[in-house]
Formats: sequence, C-alpha cells, structure tokens
Amino acid sequence: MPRPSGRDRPVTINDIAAAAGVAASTVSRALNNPGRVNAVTRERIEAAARELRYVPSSPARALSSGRTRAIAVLVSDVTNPFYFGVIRGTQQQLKAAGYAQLLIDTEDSGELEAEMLHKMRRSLDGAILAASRLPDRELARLAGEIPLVTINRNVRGVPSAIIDTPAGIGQAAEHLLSLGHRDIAYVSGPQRSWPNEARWHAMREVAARHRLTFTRVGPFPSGRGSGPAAADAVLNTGATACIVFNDLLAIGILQRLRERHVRVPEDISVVGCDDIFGADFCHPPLTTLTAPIEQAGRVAVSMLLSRLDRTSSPSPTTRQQVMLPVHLTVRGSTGPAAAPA
Amino acid sequence: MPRPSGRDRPVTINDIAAAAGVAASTVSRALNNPGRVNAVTRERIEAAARELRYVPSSPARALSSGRTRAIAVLVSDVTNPFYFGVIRGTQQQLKAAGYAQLLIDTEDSGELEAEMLHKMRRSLDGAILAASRLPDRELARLAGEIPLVTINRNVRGVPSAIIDTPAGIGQAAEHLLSLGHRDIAYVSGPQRSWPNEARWHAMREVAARHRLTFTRVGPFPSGRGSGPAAADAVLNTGATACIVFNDLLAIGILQRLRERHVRVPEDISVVGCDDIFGADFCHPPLTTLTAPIEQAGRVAVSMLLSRLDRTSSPSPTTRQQVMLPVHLTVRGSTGPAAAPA
DNA sequence: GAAGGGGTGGCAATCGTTTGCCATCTTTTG
DNA sequence: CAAAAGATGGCAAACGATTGCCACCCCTTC
Repeated sequence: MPRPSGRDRPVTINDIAAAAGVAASTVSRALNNPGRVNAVTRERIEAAARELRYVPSSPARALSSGRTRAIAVLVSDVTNPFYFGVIRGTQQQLKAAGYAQLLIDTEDSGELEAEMLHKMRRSLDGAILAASRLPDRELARLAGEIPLVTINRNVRGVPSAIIDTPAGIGQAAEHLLSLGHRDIAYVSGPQRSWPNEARWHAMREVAARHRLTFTRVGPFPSGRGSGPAAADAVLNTGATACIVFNDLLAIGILQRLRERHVRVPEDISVVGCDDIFGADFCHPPLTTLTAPIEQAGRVAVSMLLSRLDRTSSPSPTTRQQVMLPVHLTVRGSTGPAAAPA
Repeated sequence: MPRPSGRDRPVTINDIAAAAGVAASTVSRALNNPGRVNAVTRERIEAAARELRYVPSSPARALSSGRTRAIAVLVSDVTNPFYFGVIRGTQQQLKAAGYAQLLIDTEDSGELEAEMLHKMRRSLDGAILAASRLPDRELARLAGEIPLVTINRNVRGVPSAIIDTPAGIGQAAEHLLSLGHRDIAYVSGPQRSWPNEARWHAMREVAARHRLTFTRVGPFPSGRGSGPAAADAVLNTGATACIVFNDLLAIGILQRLRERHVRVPEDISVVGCDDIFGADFCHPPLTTLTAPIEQAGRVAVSMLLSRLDRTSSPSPTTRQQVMLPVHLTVRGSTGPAAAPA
C-alpha cells in the first residue's frame, strides 16, 4: 500500500463516478470517447472531474492501454549546441501533442544507446534518435522493437528527417572556388558518423566535377577540444581553405589558428556546418551551412506521431524520408585565397 | 487489449515465475529485495530473467508501488546555454540513479510551469526547477503537492542548490575598481528573476562599501536579442564598465558595441555572469563569473533523491540549501578605465 | 404488435507489478 | 523436548485506468 494514510489520496476515476452517480467505465468513456456517452451525462461527469481537479494517472492509463504517451529523444551529447535545437524542436511538438519527452544522453556510445532503448522499450511509445551511433543492422532491429525515427541518419526501413547538408557542401565549395581556392581540405568528424561520411562524399563529388582533388584530414571527435589537432592537420596539408564537419570543431580550429597567428580569412578560410549557437559571434564570425535544426526536431516528431496514430493501417500520407534544405551563410571566416607563397 | 495478436508479447514476471517454478511474488522479491528469498532460488530466478531478457514494466511498477522513477526538470528556455549545463548535470546523476529525466520547457511562463507540474504530479516522483517564474507562495504550495528542489531560487521550505553569483559580484566589482573604474552599471535581467535581484543587491552592497553609486539599467529579457537596447542604455549612463545579468545578454551587448564602434575594453569594460558556452570565444572573450552549472544540476538531483529515499523519516544529513561558489574568470572584455573625456 | 436497431450505461476482466498476510519448514533457545 | 523465532515462498488483494460484452430502454418499421 503506497499511501496507507488517507491524507490526500489522489482523486481517481472512481471518485468522479461516485460524485456523478455513474460507473467508472462511463467516466472513462466520457473523458476519452465523448461521443460514446449521452451529452448531459458527460457534462455532469466533466463538471465533477473539474470540481475534484481530476488528473488521470498516466501509469494506470499506460498499463491498461499499452500506450505511455512518452517519447524518448536520444542525443549523443547534451552539451553539444547542435542538439539544443533538436531538443527544442521535439519539445515543442511533443508538448503540443500531449506527449512527454524523455531526454537521454547516450554519451556517444552505441552500446549505451541500444541498452537504453531496450530497457525503456516498455515504457515508451517511440523514440527519436538524433545522431545514432548504432550500426544499420542494429538500428533496423531496434526499429522492430519500438517505433523509431532518426534524424540525420538514413537506414532502410527507418523513417528519418534528414538535413541536406551534403547539398549545401556544394554551395560552400562553389563559394570557396569562386574566391580562388583550389586546395580545399575536409576536416572529418567522428568516424562512425553517418553525416560525416555523407559530407565527405559530397566534397569528393564537387572535386570531381571541377577536376580537383580535395584532401581529408581526421577523423576527429566533434568537440572544440579537437580544434588544435585539427587545425594543425589542416595547416600541414597546405590547403588555403577547409570545410569542417561541424561548427563546434570549426570554432575550435579558429581558436587554435589564432593562437598560431594564422590569420582567418587572409591566410586560410574556414567553413563550418550547422550554424549553431555561437557561430555568429565567434572570431571571426563563421561562414557556415545554416541548418534548420529545430525544424528537423519538429518534423521527426510529426513523423513519429503520425506512425503511432494510424491504427496499424499503413497510411500512405506519411513519407518515410523528409529532406530539409540548408543554405550557406557567408560571414567573416572566408575570403579570397592567398596568393601561393 | 493493446496487443491482441500474440506476436511478441513482452516477457512478464509471470513468464519468469513459470520458468523458474515459483510464484510471481517470489520473482518480484528476488529481483527487488534479494535478501528476502533464498540464494539458490534467487539465482534460478535471475537466470530465467536473463534468459528471457526480462525488462520490468515501469507503468505497472509505478501503478502498484506509487513510484514512477521519473523526475522532471523544468527549464524556462531550452535554447539558453545556461540550461545545457543544468540539464547535463541532472541527466548524469539521474541516469546513475536509474531515474528517467523528463525535460520540460516552460517558455518563461509561470502559468505553464504550474500547470505542467500539476498535471504531471501523478506521474512524477519529483521535479527540479531551474529558474522558476513562480511566486514564492505558489512554489511553496506546489512543494506540498510534489517533492521539489529549486536551482537558484531561495524559497522557505523548498530545498535548493544555489549558485553564489552574488558573492562573485563582489570579486567582479573589486576587479573593475582596481582597474580604475568608478562608474559601473548593472544591466538587469528579467524583472521577476530571483537571481537578478540577488545580483543587483550584491552590487549595491559593494557600492555602499566603497561609498560609490552604481546605476542600474533595464530590466531586459535575458537573451541576445536584448543586446542592442541594453548596450545603448549602458552607453547613455556614461559608465566605463558594466556588470551584466548573464553572459547571453553580455554577448549581445558586445555585438552591439562593436556595431557602434565602441571598443571593448578600451572604451568600456564588460563583465558577464555564468561563463556559458561561447563566453570564451566571443569577441573579445568575456570576463565573467564562472558558475558550476553542471554541478548545480547534480547537487539538485542528489538533494531530491535523498529526500525521496529517506522513507518519510526526515534524516538530518540532507541540507536544505547548498551554496555553490563561483569565481571570476578574467578574459579580454575588461581593462583599465578610460580617462574621463 | 412484433421484430429490429441505435443509443446508453454497467459489469467485470485485464494490464504487470508490489506487498500484507499467512503457512510451512527449519533453527535456535531455555 | 517444547516453544519461540527466523527463513522462505505462496495467495490474493490492491494500484487506476481501459474496454469487450451484455442489458436495457426507446424508437422505428413492416
């Protein structure tokens, strides 16, 4: 017995039933399935519920209905500003739909990610994976256990919201090329990161189109801490410009270049990806691919919820993939190529 | 019936009971209260549980035990970097203790805050309020409904983790005074913000101690968007230095000053509060009061959990208030006072 | 006037655990 | 050796909702 003393036992559906002079089942129906009960009865019940300040117990509801109205959002690092946007987007959309948001930090570990998903599978209606570190096969398997939507991760059979940064890479490269850069480096993010591979792939395509060769350095963990190593590596290649896996790393690079008295953009141009918080006020302000991060979060939630609502009938209205466009935001970190020494 | 087809009905405690040849109650005890059952029986049960990959159903558990093992963390704006730290701290500590973290963005609205707390009170074991917008009275009332811990908010009867920024204000002011500043402005944050009042109060004390008068401008909403207005207001006061409610606002001010070609720190010095992400790489890097934000999150969780665990016996070991010290981090945004024109 | 059919509402089973209470068996103790 | 105490496990009643099924009433409709 949780609360033996009748101190302030929470109001249940039965209390309302008693107050309104009906059965508990009728109360349940009046509240969830209004068409099913007579209008005047319903009103009486609603009045009683209001009067008693009734709040349904979600555990009880979850137990009997099998639906928890809770969605998990998994991010690989809550302190990475990229995810702020995601979290905010999901938060908004989930709240609007009356779902609770469970935030989980997977600490960049695929195992932790899989374990959490497995453990919580019974208490969740679904999950959104931002930056999953899981192998495709594993991801597909988990998608069978629990409804999943990924962000920035393309796996067959798993719906996803994808930010089309690779397309933006083209714009970024054109921008640099038009400034006279020929020697461009790509600073690689984490090895097992899907967006990282996609971005590098896009770089190579641009290079091929222009009969150039771009070099790649890395991989580096995507944090500011990797900045020094990454900056040094870029300088070693002799490139006059670089496109960096993400802004966080790019900002780290900027700091290191400053330390080494390498001028940006005079000596080297830097382009980031994502346009996170800080990209506009670092020094110099970062030219970057502006991504609709919040929107990605919102879209992912919508996709997930629409899957949950359709009662097992695969409505064709929901797309499996939503591609979100990015655009290049030119700021101070890019400029004309330095004349070769 | 949630899952009518027996497709892959989740494993329950009963399945284990059957497999191990005991009663369900014994399984429950073996898993939650190991001392209560014989060692060999327990091992048999654990083996079966492992074999069947049993995961307990939290709703069911919550329903019968009355405890959900879920804690809500309420922040007033998820995109404010200050809260990243809080969220990360709570996240770590909660995960370690086996609790789920429900993230709620109250969008700076006290009503939304109260409503969410009230609605979720049945599905939560407790909540952590970072930057509550609720009046003291309301807060105290809600603390009776559900275990609460606040961060940076001091209300009688509600335990809290408080970052001692006011003490730091003293250091910041001394720093500025030693640089020759006599005319110092305080840039006020949101009006109903408790930390804001505390910081201004600390400013006035320092001023009194030195027989000076500091001016106050604002209030301003705490976002970068308020930067321009705040910067202009500061310039109007003729102050040679300012201490700003928080870094977000300070960074906004920095940007505006740059636009207006006011040099920092030559023409005016700026000190922020919190040392958020970005404070070290904005231009110039911001001198600020470094706050142990993550730690505040962790401490708040510890306080909350210790309250939950002590089975209604008010153990005196838990303090009601934990004060966390800050320190001044001097960077590029402060320098010697300009000679009066 | 009998048969059929919507509209309403109640009964009771069910979801998966936890836990009070009791029965049994084994030890310890005087 | 009897009685008390402890260890162990089962029974069954919660917890608070949802929902299938049935009963009843009141209208139609032929």
